[in-house]
Amino acid sequence: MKGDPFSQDVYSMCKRIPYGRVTTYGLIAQSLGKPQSARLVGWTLNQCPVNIPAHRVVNRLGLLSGKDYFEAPDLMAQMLQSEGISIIKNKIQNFEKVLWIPK
DNA sequence: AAATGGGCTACCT
DNA sequence: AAGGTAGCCCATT
Repeated sequence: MKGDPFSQDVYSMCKRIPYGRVTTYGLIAQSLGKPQSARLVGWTLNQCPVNIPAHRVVNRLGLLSGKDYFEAPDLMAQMLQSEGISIIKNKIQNFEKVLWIPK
């Protein structure tokens, strides 16, 4: 858990992701005014407290790049599926449909 | 202090 | 269309 403003922004942004939708690291970075810091967002979320729905954040291809960081290997996928998102082999289906653009 | 590597991306083969 | 390279910014060695 980090306390700097950027991390806080990342956290609050994640909390704003609607149920059943996802977004990407890059978009979050961008919406925070740091388009080059997608990786930072990744790192930050890696460290994120449990109350943040980090499972709703994927890479720009709709791949569950972060699933290895969850308790169980497929926890991330399961959570997403339980929200109505279909996932096949780490890849979100209808990515464009469930993608949420931060604003 | 410098190099390496990551929950990334955008370009360039 | 798929794979390699180069910037990105921080954390860890």
